[in-house]
Amino acid sequence: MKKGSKAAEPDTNGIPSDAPRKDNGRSDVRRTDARRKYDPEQTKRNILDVATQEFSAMGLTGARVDAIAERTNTTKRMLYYYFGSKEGLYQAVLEKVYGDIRALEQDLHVSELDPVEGMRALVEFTFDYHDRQRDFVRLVTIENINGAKYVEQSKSFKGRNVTVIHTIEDLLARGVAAGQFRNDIDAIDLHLLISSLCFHRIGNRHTFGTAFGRDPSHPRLRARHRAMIVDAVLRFVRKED
Amino acid sequence: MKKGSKAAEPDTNGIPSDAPRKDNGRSDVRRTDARRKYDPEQTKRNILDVATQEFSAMGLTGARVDAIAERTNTTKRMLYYYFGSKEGLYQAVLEKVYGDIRALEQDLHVSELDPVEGMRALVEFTFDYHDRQRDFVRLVTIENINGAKYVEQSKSFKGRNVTVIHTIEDLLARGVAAGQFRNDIDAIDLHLLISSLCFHRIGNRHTFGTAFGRDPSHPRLRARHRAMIVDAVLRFVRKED
Amino acid sequence: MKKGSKAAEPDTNGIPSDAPRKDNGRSDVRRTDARRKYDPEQTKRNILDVATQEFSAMGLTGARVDAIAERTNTTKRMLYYYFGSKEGLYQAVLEKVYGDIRALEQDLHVSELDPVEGMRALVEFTFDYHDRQRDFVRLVTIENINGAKYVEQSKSFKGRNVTVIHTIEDLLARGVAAGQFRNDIDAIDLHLLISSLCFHRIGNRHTFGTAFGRDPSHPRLRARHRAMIVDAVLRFVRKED
Amino acid sequence: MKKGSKAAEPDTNGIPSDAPRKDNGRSDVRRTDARRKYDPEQTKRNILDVATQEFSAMGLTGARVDAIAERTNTTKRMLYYYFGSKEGLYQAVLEKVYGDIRALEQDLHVSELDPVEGMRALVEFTFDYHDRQRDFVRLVTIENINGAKYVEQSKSFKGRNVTVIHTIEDLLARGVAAGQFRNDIDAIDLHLLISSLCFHRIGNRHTFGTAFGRDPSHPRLRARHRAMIVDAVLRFVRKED
DNA sequence: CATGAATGAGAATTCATTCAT
DNA sequence: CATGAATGAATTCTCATTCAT
Repeated sequence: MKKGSKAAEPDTNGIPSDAPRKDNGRSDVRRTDARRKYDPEQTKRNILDVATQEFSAMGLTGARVDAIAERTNTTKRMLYYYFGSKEGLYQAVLEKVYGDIRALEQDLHVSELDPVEGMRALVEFTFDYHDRQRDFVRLVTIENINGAKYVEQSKSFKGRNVTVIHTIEDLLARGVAAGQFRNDIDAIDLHLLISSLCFHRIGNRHTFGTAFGRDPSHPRLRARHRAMIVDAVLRFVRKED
Repeated sequence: MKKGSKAAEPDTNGIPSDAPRKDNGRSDVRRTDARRKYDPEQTKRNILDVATQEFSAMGLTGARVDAIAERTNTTKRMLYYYFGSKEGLYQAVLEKVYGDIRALEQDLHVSELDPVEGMRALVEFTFDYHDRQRDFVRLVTIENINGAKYVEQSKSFKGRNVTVIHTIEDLLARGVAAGQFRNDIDAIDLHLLISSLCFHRIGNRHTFGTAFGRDPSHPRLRARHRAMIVDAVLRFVRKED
Repeated sequence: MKKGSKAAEPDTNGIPSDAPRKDNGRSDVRRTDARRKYDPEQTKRNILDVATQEFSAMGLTGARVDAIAERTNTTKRMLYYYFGSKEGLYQAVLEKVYGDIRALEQDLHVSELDPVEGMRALVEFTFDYHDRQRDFVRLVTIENINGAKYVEQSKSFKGRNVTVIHTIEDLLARGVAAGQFRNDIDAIDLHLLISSLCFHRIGNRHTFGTAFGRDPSHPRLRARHRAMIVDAVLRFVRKED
Repeated sequence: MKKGSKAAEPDTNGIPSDAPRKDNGRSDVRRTDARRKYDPEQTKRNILDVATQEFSAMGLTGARVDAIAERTNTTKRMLYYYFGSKEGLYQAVLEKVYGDIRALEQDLHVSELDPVEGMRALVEFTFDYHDRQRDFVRLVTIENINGAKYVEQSKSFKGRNVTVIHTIEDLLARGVAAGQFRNDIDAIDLHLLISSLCFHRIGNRHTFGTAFGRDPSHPRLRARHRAMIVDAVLRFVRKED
């Protein structure tokens, strides 16, 4: 009767930037140095990589510890050894993934740009990041289904996110000073607005695609949406004369 | 996920507008006539209502059939009798919930309004709907985690969504004709933009709240966000002179 | 996930004499007289017919009361009304089916034939009956899996079967007297031998077919097997000179 | 099938050669070395042994996974660990059981015997095997109720059975050459004939016993039936002068 | 008589986690 | 460190049977 093998159907509908399930270059994972038999760091990273895919594809409850272990170079025991539990592993994945985006935002150096150009750069970066890092988008979505319970427990999480707000505050302040931007905009609200526009088209692309027969994340639409979103944000912040 | 953690911890962190788990007006459900023992419609509706809460709170994999049955007037068996399987029930919930929003959109009669006012009305409706119907937002999110697998199977789903697009097309056309709106906007793209702004602040409120110390769905922010989003959309569509 | 609907695969591998599951001339079942609304006898017969198929195809434990009721003109309630329980229904099916073969054996009138020809006629009848009445063969098989528990309870069963033995005894006696048959053969043993040869090729045709790539019940082999079995029996009973 | 009738009533009505349910020599199973806790081979064998009894006694649908697990040294979980599903276990049982008889047939070395003696030896072996291995007979019967669905899936099954046919072909050829046997006999047909005679008296002994008041598998009849069947086969193959 | 709705007691299967080697 | 084996507590689903209308 073989009911089992639920034939988990992950997300990643053919877009290459999504982590493929079967063999995402597992080969280059053991590169560090000449094939040491026991390399804790490598083992951990390996587990974390596989877990990122599984949690991202299946959600916290949907993910299967066995499925993760199977696609790992090591065994279930190690998974528990390093991360304690399924939830611990999930949390580790979350921290890794959130860490990445904020780190990148730092490298933008928008403070050196003209306010309008800086704003454009920030929006484009945010757009591109979401467009590419679908695991990130999915994990954030999943974590919201969990009521942010796990992110809440993470010490490193809270601090890490303020930097974007500072960046935006700086841009807004300089734009207002230069007479380019309105002076009634709250930085956090603006961040929410930008995030919304960049996140939704990826996060909800499946139902959107089914409902309207058009996958909003399709590469062909990328340039148009990117321009549209930049445009929408700039029209929003710009001072009318 | 400790073994015995039967006590599922749903989402709804204290915000009253989220559907309360225990008794959300169940009282008015058995109104038809005094407590008939055999009332299939009522039984189905009852199951569907409870299931909506459970799936919305826990996700498809996270939801427990037992938990649903327990909070029902009937037994688990009836759930299978009417809906065939956990997934069948989930799908029925999805159809119900999607049906509602589109039905309401019809009642707006924006075609009778001036384009700018019509657009404002549509955005405000969309905002209010998402702000209030958090089960809807959660279920859509969950369904995207599932890759829209279940809405895809629903016949009624696809047809039902075109109406919004027609509404927007009409608004845009009239606005362009009146010299109020730009003429280079695609209706589906605009719908995506509006949805993004209304959906994200609810759907991702938990991680956003944790990250920036401000719950974007908090009632106190509602008016401000509503105005901001209307403003952003109108600035986006309006023709510059 | 729709695990249910086990897609019961009945037996009847394309041989027309096996009762087809979907519509085996159900039409002619309500013939008796001008479509009376309530005809208990007809209802019972209808239930019995459907049940025969289901039990024969699925076995006692494998059969589903729901499946039977569904393919009936009436409802489950009637099934319990007339037959009391699943087991009661099974037993009724068994009695009906056993009744048929013995009745037919009577009509052979082998006592009027020459012993050799009479023996031939008896074997051929037995062969043909098993070859055609596969439901009978299956039900007997099933009942043996049950340890003949239900047949044991049937009053009408025991008496009905002696007649064949009498027929064989008569044939043997006459054959011995005529110097054609050996005189050391037990009638019951001979019946067992004949039954074995006629029953096995039908009852075990599936595993036999799989094991040896040749379905022993295939129409193309029928004539050959019929001749072979008659031959084997006659060689066995015949007196050697 | 009364609700609580948990106490499955197996077949084996008092005949000692049928596998006893409680302890069929389980003692010699854990021989390897003193009660190792971790012995996968033993665990599997143990499960398989118990399952053979349960499936043989109750059929595929009638068997209870819980009942099997209970009489095992392990838990239900291990059953799924090793065999995947109830059906997987059933299939494993089938393969084991079919493997045994063919293996034994090999050991007969009938090719070294005179054709008549070889034929006698083969028939006697077949008789004895069916007479003793009632689990085998029952499982084959059950599998025919299933339409041979599961042996069909077994790779090892098909090849394994040809050997008997080769043995028979060799006997027939040598017998014909020696002027002892007829030359118009098909080996597969002959195998079918022999099987029929040996199988039926065991497989259908219950209904036969009820119908005619004589259990054909009773030890007292064994010698007589054995001789009768050998006789019948030899008369069938022998060349008449 | 007829019928869809309802039900309790199982039955198969799954899952995160721990243990012996 | 590493690994296959083992486990108990759930979890989804099924089934014969009865009840209200």
